[in-house]
Amino acid sequence: MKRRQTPTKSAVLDVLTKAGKAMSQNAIEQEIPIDINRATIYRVLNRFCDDGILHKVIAEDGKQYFALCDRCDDTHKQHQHYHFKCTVCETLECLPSEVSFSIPQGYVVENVNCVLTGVCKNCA
Amino acid sequence: MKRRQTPTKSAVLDVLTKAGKAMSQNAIEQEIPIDINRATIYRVLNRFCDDGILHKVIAEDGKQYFALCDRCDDTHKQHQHYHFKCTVCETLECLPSEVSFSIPQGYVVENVNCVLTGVCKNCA
DNA sequence: ATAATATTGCAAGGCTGTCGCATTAATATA
DNA sequence: TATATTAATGCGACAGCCTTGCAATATTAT
Ligand SMILES: [Mn+2]
Ligand SMILES: [Mn+2]
Ligand SMILES: [Zn+2]
Ligand SMILES: [Zn+2]
Repeated sequence: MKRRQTPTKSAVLDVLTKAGKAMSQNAIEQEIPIDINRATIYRVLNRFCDDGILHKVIAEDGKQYFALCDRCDDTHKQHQHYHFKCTVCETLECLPSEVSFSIPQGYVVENVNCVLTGVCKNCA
Repeated sequence: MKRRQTPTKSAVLDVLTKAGKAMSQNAIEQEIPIDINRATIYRVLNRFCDDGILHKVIAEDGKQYFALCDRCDDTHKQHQHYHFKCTVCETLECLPSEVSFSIPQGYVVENVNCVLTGVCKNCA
């Protein structure tokens, strides 16, 4: 299943790159100049996640936010860094702070989702 | 707005106490012997959260899970501990591990939501 | 007992995310 | 360049989660 180059892919990636933050499907759709179906955007986003281009974060509103994988290499697949969601500007950004934890013996962690909510620097 | 004692409140609290883990509205409803409306359960749960009886966790499925406040005193209102959601038994439990992070200057954190996903000890 | 009002049930609605299927378009091949 | 292959898309529909307005009910205070 080889990927193909499409206007949708370019548009989505373009929006996320320029934004420099994580965005929801809805927010992405609003920023894209051309009209693209909702389901298609989700499919594109999920494919990017599969390919390691993006990573997905679940915020406290229960919604999915997608962010460009910046410093996520093969050894860092789990994106174990904190995220910050501002309740004022609704922005969700990746923080440099790495997640560290200890779990009881016998537990296997496959994924990490850490989101801090509050007011960001700009909105304070 | 003083709280009143109702069968619904007792039932919900009873289920959560016996379970000893976090549960979703759906799971709670299934465990309650009497028939209670979905909206009512949500209202009861949210009121408990407001009153500091429960705390709410958003898992990677985007759903809300409610857990009894165990070691959450006044100085620990933000429930800054990790949670673990098992993909096999669907259980979401509070971990003893405390969340610690550093955020850029000017940011104000009001809430913390950290969920680790994987396979728990029982299901390994 | 009666009044005040917190709580509930019901119905409805909004929003998010997914899926099947027919159609379109990107890529490989001749 | 023309054709074949099949990945990607649009559309419609759907399920699930959570919330809200409003009338009815039940709890608590007087
Ligand atoms: Mn991130
Ligand atoms: Mn907890
Ligand atoms: Zn902000
Ligand atoms: Zn398990």
